[in-house]
Amino acid sequence: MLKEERFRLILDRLVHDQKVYLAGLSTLLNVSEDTIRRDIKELAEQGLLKSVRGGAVPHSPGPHRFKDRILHDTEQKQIIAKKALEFLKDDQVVIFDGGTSAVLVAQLLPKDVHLTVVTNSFPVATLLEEHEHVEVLFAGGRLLKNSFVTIGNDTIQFLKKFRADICLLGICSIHAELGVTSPNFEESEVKRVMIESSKEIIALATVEKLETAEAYYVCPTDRLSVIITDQLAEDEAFKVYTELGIKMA
Amino acid sequence: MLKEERFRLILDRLVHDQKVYLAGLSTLLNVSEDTIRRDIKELAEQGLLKSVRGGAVPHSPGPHRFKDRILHDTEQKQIIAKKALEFLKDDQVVIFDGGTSAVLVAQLLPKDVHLTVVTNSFPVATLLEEHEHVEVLFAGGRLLKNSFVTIGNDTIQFLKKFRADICLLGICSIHAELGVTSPNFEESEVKRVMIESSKEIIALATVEKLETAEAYYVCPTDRLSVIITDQLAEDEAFKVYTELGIKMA
DNA sequence: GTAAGTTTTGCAATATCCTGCAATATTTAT
DNA sequence: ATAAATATTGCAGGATATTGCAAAACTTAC
Repeated sequence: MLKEERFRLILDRLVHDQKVYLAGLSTLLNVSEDTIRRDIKELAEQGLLKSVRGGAVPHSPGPHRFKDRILHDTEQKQIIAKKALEFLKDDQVVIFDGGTSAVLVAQLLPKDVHLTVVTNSFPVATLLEEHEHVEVLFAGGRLLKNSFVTIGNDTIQFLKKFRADICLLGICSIHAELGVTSPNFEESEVKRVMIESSKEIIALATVEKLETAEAYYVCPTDRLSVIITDQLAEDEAFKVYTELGIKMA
Repeated sequence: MLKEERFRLILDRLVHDQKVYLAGLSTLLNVSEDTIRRDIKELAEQGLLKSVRGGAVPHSPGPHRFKDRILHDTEQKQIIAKKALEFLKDDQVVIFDGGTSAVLVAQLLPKDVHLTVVTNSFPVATLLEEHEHVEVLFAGGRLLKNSFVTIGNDTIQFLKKFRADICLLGICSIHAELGVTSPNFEESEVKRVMIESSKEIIALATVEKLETAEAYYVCPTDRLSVIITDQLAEDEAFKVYTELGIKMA
């Protein structure tokens, strides 16, 4: 069997299944795992797939690269994202935060809305690239490893230029008294500027984020206009926020 | 048996089976494997198939929609990208242009190099995101539809801050007298700033780009340090550039 | 931490490829 | 038609590539 036959089969399975395992290919093709491993390495060098531990996954630049991480997003966040869409009106200027929640909103955004989107998130930008009526303004800066967002002074200076209608803010922790907090200093700084640059703040938070706190302060709770969660129970926690004048959705 | 008969049969089997083996053809046609090998070599030179170890496969495989439509992922550009890698040394500051050629370089970049990369290209940034020792500085700005790069004043102002060692510049057109040109005004402006901000310019251009011109001027030809092409024929065009003090690779 | 699984590296066995050469077939020039 | 030039073919060898194995280094999950 030619090496190229193996290549083709590997790539075909990859297109079909979105993943391949070393062990499976080894038995299927009757060669050692080492050989498959070397094949995958070679294909990866050509940029035709991405080698990962135990196998390989498709690898093409553009939006598809983010599919993996979006996949293990929960139903909760889907619910939140759908609710968030209702707050976006045509011709608004919207700041998209870099978190996964905001990415989901970008993913679900209908193709026909007219928006100006400001973001520091690569997934958001690439997802919106093909929306004909969405102008994307991307905040440059230093690329933060493992999170596909830019941070740093350049990012902040860029964001300061805007006066957006809405900011979609992914929330790590929120507490009625301690306010919104984040576990990463530089991200917290960026979030703070996003908030300063927006009239209304839409917070996206799964219920377990409510009434928790992290190390770095972002903004007081009453700066938020709306908190969108996946459940709408009428429990104590909700009353606290409602009394602060925040709309729960 | 005529050589041409063998050729026909080899190509027929190739269309039918998507592969041929040296051994199989040898017994089938009653000639030595060496003869088949030479036949295949000759057919490969005519571009009618691709010679591989142990046999041959079709030159442009049928159901291989895997090749990106974003990247015109031709062998030419692969060759160019590989050559370009040799110019990148550890601890340099490198500006990556947004074109497909530069993306391929990013794709092929080994994981262990230490670099600071400045770019306005989303694919370049996301590809390098997982390189542990590559710091990515992304130029913000307006996202240009259908090309995954940022453009505009913000992009330009960001790029102006740097004094890079090298700029990897994808070339649309180059002409010894008319210089480097581009078909898109805003992209040409960005390229111009990238050049201003770099000491050495490495131009990435397939041979058919040589001695052609487009509407928007980027820089004079002798501003380039190296032109990397997929072929290194010693023809007239090359001499022109060499006489300008440009290294051809 | 440990243990299980995975990747990397070096190595040896095998297969394939390239080169030069000699024998034969084919073409060309006279 | 004949000799010389050219092309084709098979073969021997040394060079190169591929493959599987095993030990060591590394990851991951618990």
